[in-house]
Amino acid sequence: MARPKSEDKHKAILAAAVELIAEQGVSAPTARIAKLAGVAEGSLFTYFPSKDELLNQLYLSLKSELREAMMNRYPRKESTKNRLHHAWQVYVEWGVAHPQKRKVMALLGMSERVSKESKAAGMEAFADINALMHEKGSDGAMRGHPPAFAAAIMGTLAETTMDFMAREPKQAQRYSEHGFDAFWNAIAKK
Amino acid sequence: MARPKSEDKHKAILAAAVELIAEQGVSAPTARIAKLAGVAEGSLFTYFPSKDELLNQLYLSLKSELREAMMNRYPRKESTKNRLHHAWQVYVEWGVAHPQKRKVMALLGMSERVSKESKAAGMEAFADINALMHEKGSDGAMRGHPPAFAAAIMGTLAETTMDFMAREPKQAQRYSEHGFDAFWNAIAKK
Amino acid sequence: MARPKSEDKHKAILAAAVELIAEQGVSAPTARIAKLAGVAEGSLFTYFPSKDELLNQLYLSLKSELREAMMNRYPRKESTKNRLHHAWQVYVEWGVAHPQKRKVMALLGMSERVSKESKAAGMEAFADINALMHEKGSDGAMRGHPPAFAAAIMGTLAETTMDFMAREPKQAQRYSEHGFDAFWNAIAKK
Amino acid sequence: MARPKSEDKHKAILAAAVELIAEQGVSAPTARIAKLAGVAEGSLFTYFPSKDELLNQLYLSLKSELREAMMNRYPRKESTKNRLHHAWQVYVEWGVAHPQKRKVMALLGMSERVSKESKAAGMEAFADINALMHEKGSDGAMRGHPPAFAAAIMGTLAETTMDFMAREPKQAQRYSEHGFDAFWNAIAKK
DNA sequence: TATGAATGAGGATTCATTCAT
DNA sequence: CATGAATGAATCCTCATTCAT
Repeated sequence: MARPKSEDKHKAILAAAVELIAEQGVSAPTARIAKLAGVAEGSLFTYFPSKDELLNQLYLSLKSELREAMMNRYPRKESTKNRLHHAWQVYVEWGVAHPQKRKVMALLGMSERVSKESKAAGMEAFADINALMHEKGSDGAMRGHPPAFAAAIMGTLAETTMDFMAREPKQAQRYSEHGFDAFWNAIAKK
Repeated sequence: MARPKSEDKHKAILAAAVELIAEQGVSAPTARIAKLAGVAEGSLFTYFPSKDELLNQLYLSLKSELREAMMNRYPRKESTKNRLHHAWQVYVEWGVAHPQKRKVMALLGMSERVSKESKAAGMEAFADINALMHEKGSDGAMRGHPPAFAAAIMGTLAETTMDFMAREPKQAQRYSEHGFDAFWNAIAKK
Repeated sequence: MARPKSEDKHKAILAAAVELIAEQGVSAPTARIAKLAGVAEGSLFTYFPSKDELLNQLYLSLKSELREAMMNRYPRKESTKNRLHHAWQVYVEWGVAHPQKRKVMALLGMSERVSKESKAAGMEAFADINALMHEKGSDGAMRGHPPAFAAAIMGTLAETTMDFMAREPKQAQRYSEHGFDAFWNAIAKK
Repeated sequence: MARPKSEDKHKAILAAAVELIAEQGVSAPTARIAKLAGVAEGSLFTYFPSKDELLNQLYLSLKSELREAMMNRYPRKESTKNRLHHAWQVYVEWGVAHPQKRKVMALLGMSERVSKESKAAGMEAFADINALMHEKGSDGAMRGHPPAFAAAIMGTLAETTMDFMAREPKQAQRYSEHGFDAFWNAIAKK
């Protein structure tokens, strides 16, 4: 209701931040971010009270964007494996489609400037995946791995898979399959 | 003649860099690193011509330290699985014993200030693991994954495992085993 | 909108630079220049992107200030000698009135930090004098000296004259006359 | 008697200083000068107690080198004009043969780091020329210019002449003649 | 005496943030 | 609310000089 144009500029700043942070790291200057976003140096601070706040919000927005992608058209009635496969597919597609966002998520995930709270909140965005794992554990398909561990494994394997997909785009599809295969075998009961 | 460049100071600077970069990120000031190392601000630059050079050398020294740890007492005559298990064990132990070094390696691995050359050289330090995978592929134990992919999977799974070990030290041993189990199943033929 | 870049501050910085460079040479610190100009250390760099740029702009501004002084009330209809005498007079007056600017011009003229382009542009400011010499050559008054050479001679003789005027202010008028006399005889046909 | 090898190193340092100061200005680092001279960074300070001292000694040594060149084979029995012409010739030749030394002399002559005493001493090196002017004045050939002024005029005109000679080496001889011609007419009675 | 590592003050420049316009 | 000039602490790096070897 307030801030009519604001929404646009807010987004423009986040988008500019993604681009510059992907290129130059977390130390990308606010001035440059503002410029790329098409707003004045000082305006950035009417949308974000400080650079740290910008970084935290950016982190959360990326996490939730990814989460939305994953939960979109999520098949509720399939088998566990198929549902995990769907999630994997979407995750990997999103990551390959948005390499800068992926890089920035990783960068921010390691930065001291993103608070523990933000990191925890970011994790929660993946509560659904976690839940899947729990359910899976309960139906006995998971070889006794703690569910959070299994979820984390999915995360890293997907990331590694994306690295290879990005490096060898022609083999992308193959890597995606190999990756899921590895994941499923890592996690599932024989 | 003249005072020789002290090996101790060189090491002290690298050690101080590890500590501060783990805490504050790559942007930890050279002045603070020097102070923590017990040398004058300017002395840092007699050992490293620039901060970038320091970061690159630090990255390489960590990679090679890890490599040395892994190659130490490496069992050449065991089965593939046992040899991989040994490597896993040592990797994970090293990482848990040196959480700051682990963090810094990850941070530097993502930093634009570490050159591609350094990153490539860092990879080579793991040529032996890679070789293991190749050999494994040839004896048919690996389920068709490209060897470099398998090696990368080992790396990330170990990292994720260490995260959990660090978070829940009491379950450390259990996580290590779960981790290797997951890795082996991810990679090996059924 | 926003505070416009202040012409006053721009000038104040240049003026402060003249003062400090006259006293301490080209190595006068930007911080001290800023302070003397009454602006913050960082503000200097909103007016000049770098110290080199400041030095170059300062050089050009001094050259053009001198040029304007010389071209002011320039008598177009007098004899060649009278017009040269006018230019000489004004040059020498300006130099004696602004000893610091004169010193700084000389200092910058010798500095590697002032680009060849700036030096060339500075020369052009004296194109009019040069033109006079050409014209003079054509009317046969000049004893066969290349015009640029004659113009340069005027420059140095004037400088030397000013040195003596500054050293013995009471004889200033006399030196000025002696100087022009020397110049005219150096250059003119007998 | 002490310092056997010293003499060489002393000279080597001065020579290196000429080269680097010509290229980089008075701020050329002592470390670089030492290196170019083939001595250790610290050794420079056993030959010159400080950089300022080095600069002052360098200034004086250049002045006296030039003076020696000028006084060498000086014709005592010629006419005033011929003797001045000889001095001019030698000066100009020296300057053209040693452009770096010439540049450095000029640079140091303007530097705050060269003391007034050194500058005064440097002037005295030209006492002979000055004396010539005095004598000349007394014999009525000089058009009433104060002798020191006349001597200074000779100095600057020679410098300007050398600039042109350096710029157009093919016309060097011609410029040298033009220059002396201009000087003689500037100074001499008609 | 020669060497070059050690020192730390000083220098140019950057940058998050504030605030006058 | 938008703008971008203003600020000065913080940063990386240089350099004359000292001093251990």
